[in-house]
Amino acid sequence: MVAGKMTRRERERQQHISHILGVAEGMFAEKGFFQTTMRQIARKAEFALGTIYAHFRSKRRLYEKVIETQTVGLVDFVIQEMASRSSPRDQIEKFIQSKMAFLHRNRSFLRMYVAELDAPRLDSGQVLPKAARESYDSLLHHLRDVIRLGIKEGSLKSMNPDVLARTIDGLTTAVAVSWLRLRTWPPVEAETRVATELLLRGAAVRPQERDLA
Amino acid sequence: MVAGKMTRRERERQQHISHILGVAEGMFAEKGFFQTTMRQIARKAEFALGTIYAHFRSKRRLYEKVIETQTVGLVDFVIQEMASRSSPRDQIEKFIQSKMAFLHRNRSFLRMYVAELDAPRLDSGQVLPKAARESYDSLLHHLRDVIRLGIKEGSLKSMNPDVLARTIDGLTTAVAVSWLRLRTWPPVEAETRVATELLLRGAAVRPQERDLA
Amino acid sequence: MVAGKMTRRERERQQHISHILGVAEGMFAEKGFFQTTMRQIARKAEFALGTIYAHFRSKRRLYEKVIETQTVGLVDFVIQEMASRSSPRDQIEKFIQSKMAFLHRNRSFLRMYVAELDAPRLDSGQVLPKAARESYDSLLHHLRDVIRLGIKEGSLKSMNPDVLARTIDGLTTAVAVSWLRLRTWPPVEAETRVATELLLRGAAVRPQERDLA
Amino acid sequence: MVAGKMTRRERERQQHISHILGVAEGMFAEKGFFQTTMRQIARKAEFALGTIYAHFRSKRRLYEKVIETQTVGLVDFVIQEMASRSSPRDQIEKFIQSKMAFLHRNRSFLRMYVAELDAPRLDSGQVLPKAARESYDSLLHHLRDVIRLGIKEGSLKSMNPDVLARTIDGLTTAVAVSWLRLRTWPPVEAETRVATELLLRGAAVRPQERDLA
DNA sequence: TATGAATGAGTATTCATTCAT
DNA sequence: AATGAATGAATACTCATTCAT
Repeated sequence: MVAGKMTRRERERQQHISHILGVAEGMFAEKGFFQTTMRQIARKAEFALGTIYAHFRSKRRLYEKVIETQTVGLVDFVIQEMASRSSPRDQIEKFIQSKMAFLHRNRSFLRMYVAELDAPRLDSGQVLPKAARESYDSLLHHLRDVIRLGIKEGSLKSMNPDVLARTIDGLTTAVAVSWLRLRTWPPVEAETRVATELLLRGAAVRPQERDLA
Repeated sequence: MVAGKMTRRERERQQHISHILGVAEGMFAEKGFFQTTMRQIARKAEFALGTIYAHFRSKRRLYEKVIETQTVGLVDFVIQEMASRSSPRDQIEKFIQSKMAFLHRNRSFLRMYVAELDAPRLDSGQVLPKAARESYDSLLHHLRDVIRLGIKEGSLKSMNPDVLARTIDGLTTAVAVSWLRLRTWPPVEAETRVATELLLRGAAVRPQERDLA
Repeated sequence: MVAGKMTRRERERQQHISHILGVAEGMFAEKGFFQTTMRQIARKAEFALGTIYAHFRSKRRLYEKVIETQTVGLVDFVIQEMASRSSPRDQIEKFIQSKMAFLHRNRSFLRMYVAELDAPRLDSGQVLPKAARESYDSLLHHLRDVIRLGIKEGSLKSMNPDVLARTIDGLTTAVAVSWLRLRTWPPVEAETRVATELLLRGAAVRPQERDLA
Repeated sequence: MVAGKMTRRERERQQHISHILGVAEGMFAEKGFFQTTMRQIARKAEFALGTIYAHFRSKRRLYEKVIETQTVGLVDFVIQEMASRSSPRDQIEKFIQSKMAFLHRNRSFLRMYVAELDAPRLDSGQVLPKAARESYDSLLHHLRDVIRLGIKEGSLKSMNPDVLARTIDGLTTAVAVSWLRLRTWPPVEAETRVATELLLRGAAVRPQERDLA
């Protein structure tokens, strides 16, 4: 893993693997798992078919690696961003902001991510790369712990922290997914602001409140 | 269309079509579009392969009919429920409640519905049965109009009604989707309550507020 | 067969059969045997599928009936025309003229006729409706007998009459077939003149001869 | 294309392709396009089904390649044979002789060749491999030019050279086609002699002429 | 006789995967 | 590691034919 210690062979190998992963991500995102063929990936990656198989045991495996890589990237980014704040409410805001920003940037991953919501469609039973799932679950656990803290310190309503975490996560996903249907890619800041506002303060007007927009 | 006027032949024909649609819905929901074969559907429906094709021109067509049928059912149900209330806020609540209730009941449709979020995966370009899409869009327009009214009468914050409608719709979907990952099918009432509370009043505690749960 | 003696039922039956034969001929000629479906024929004939089968045991049978009908028509016409002349050479000319005229008129039959040159393509073994074959063979036998007579009386060169009959028949067919490839349907008279001239007097110029055209 | 420069891989590849073409030719000739299945071809060629498709995009393509290959062979052979003579009449004789000899030798191609006379049956519209058609057309053009020359120098009657070329071509085809119906494969020399005699000098006896056979 | 729904064997084609070089 | 020819199971779809009404 440490580049400096690699032989040239090993270095090139890693480059090739990354290259293939990148190509595969684009194609899977664009056309979905079943409608992307290994041959297409090979052609686009400018490698022979056998070479792809030399690096990834199977199409399924390649797909998993793609998701895994991206998921870890997402989780790392979001956790790091959350760490830049201290109060639970700010951390939650950061969760929303950074997740949405990431998905906004990585349109192709967003596509695959949505596809994976539909777990059972691929193999029977298990949804997705265990590694990816575990990584993402750790993020949700982290969010839940932050929520728990917020409830304890009184800055959040006393709701079931698990449900709330799932809901916050779901809402951000849902908003991002709705982008996929739009003709134009909306500015992420505005969308984030609405989601955050909604989650923390709701859509309803309190007697004493005034316009927001 | 009028049952009384149908010949026996026509009556049976309709029954067979409904039967096949039902079987197909279950299988598509369970295993996804690509991993469901026409032969499997035929076998389970206890018809010959050719018979399925006699009623639905292609696998794709069959799939579309399934979604179309269910989508129209969902839209009709939700609009009818909303009509039972008058104030915008109550109507929004009804939207959330009835949509979630419908998806809670129709687990297999929920699966297909999610799959279809991921538009481009099937055809290139268009997502889904135009009929289904148009039906659903009319529901969203209705919701938007209600929101607009709520804003005008001052019971909702002044946000972009389109964005808000998309977000409310997305949130309910997101919550329902999250069910798919759980081991146990959660009671719909509790889930609905959280979603509604969140959307209308948010997760944050106001100074003067007390515990909710 | 005698219309006057038929019941209405029988009369209608015959009309339906003729109608179907006509439709089938057009379609077989246009698209060939394999690319014409029974359903298409039924649809175009405005009968139900089962009705076609009620009249013709199978697709093959229907096809044979079509060819049979037309072949008999061709043979009857040519023999009758030949009978209008007495000298062998005139009879041969009449054979060429009338056969070419018939094929010129019945473009769709011409197509099927050509297809049938390629005997083995349909069933293994036998080419075509025995009835049609026998009918056509009787025509060729007749032509051969005329040739024999011509040779005996010294107006034709002493060639093998069978080979010559086959060749004359083949030539007329060949010329007709060549029409199929042309953009415009050529006038039958000119074509016939060339074929006749060629067959009887050849393309070569004799010392004493002058231009023909 | 240069055998010496090929890698073993490429060399084998070409051999396999030739082998498949040979097998396919035999089967298409024997049973026709529609009644030959790709599986049969694969089985007979002792390759897996997929391998056939790896070399020929589709059944249609394979069929076209077969005809193309053979047509080019026929054209090359005939043109080369014609070139061995100088006078137009001798060249025409050579055309007849060599074309008939080729078809006599390549019975299976003869079958396919006939089938292709029936243009519209396969595709709608265009008949056959453009390459094959163009190749054959060039042969006919060549023949026409030779005829034109013969007319100019006075050794041929002054007929339309295009029509005459088509007719000569048609006659040779017609004779060859007639073989397909015979029980025994007739000696090519005798058949050729009749055809040539007929075309050049006709069947009719001139006053001063005597027996030929 | 006429109908048309039902049947199921048959077919072209695709594509993940293997393996000898 | 890289190559790409070969494999063959899998799959959507067609269509001649049957048969109950």
